[in-house]
Amino acid sequence: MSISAKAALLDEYALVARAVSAPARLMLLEQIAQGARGVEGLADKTGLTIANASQHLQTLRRAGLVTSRRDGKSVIYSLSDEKTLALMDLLRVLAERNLAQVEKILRGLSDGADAPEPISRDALAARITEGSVTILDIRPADEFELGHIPGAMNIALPDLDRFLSGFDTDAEIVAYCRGPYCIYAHQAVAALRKHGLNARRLEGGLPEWRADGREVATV
Amino acid sequence: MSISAKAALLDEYALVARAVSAPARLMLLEQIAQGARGVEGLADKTGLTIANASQHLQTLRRAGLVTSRRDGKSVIYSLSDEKTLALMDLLRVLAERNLAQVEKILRGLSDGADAPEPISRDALAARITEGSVTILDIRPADEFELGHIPGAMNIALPDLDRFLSGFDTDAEIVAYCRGPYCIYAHQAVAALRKHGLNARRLEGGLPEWRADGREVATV
DNA sequence: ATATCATTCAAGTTATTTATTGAATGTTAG
DNA sequence: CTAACATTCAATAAATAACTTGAATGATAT
Repeated sequence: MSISAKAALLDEYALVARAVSAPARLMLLEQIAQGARGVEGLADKTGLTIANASQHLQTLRRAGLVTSRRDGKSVIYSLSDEKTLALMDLLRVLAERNLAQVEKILRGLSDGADAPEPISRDALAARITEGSVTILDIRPADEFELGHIPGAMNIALPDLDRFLSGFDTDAEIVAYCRGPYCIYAHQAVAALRKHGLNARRLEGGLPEWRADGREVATV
Repeated sequence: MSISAKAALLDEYALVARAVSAPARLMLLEQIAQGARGVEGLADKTGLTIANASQHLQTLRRAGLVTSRRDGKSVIYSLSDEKTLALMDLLRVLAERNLAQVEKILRGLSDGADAPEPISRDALAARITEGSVTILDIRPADEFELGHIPGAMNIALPDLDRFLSGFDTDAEIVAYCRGPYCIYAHQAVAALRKHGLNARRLEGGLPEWRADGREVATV
């Protein structure tokens, strides 16, 4: 009993780890963290076929990382709780801390521009009450609609170029996107700074903002 | 660039997750957390062949979870830092929180005896200064020798029966073992309580005690 | 230098996992 | 009840990972 109990425990822990060991499932988790969605929506967003997305989602559900409920004809997936986000973030921290490769990739995104430290969510909240900051949500419009930081302006990355000249050179700009796995904000900040603007990334993205218990706008 | 950068990032995060997705590697990590060891020692402790252990260790090293240094003829592996422990613990928390299976396994270990809440490391440290507690280290002697909580008495699980009658019924007993993945302390507490003794588990094991920066005895 | 020892590498087999395809299930709307 | 739809299941081929065996490397000691 005792040896097999040990093996059974390790299997369960490994099951959770295996659930987050496939890039496709990390993409799905990132999307689900933006807001609950049905299988078809998630498959669209991640570029997976519906059957494949469904299988991956069931792997995530078996590991307890997401839950599903039926809503009419659709099955809606959402994150189980903030511990799922914590796991995703710990993976990122470990990867960035230990793997030179990751830093190289992220540096490549800035493409020559200097990248300042991201601003913390606490600090951004303070700036918002001062009214002294422009917030950019660099995600596709449909994700913005599922929830965004109050007062944020939605500019998807492909549209950013057209708006560059519209910003005040003195304005403090904070850009965010899906969260730690998302590179849109990195790229947006690089573009904004190349244009001489005072832009920084937000630490984390909308899911982390929401997990902090902060207000989220849905209009 | 941007799409492939995203994919490359997710691959790196998945690499870390995949490293902890095999039970054999979780066992190795648990052993390394007891104290740094060479490949042969780790292979012995985990029941893996040397070549197989070596391969797994390299997977862990590639993920940045462990580091290796050469010491004479041996290559000694140790945990990179406390973040590796944090990942292991988060896996456990997620598994226990979400998987009914885990609770069932752990309940089975108590085998009928009621299992009280574990005592925190802070609380144990306080009891130690009061001198009012008997600490049992339920690990094999060689792991005890690599480091243990000061004042702890080493009784490996197979030996416990012979000592049961020796304990004072009034004494407060705290048992610990390798850490969250280890079931020795669970089983020891069950045996002690069945014998009418006032025993509890320590939260976490020696690696967590050490990670807290607390004193560790090596004699 | 040579022998010895611990570890790593390489090749091959078996087992798991992934993505795809098409069918089956279960729900809603008429 | 039937049709339409979203999701899941089942079967397959392709890719990846695990374990074993035996050889190669690299460091130490004679």
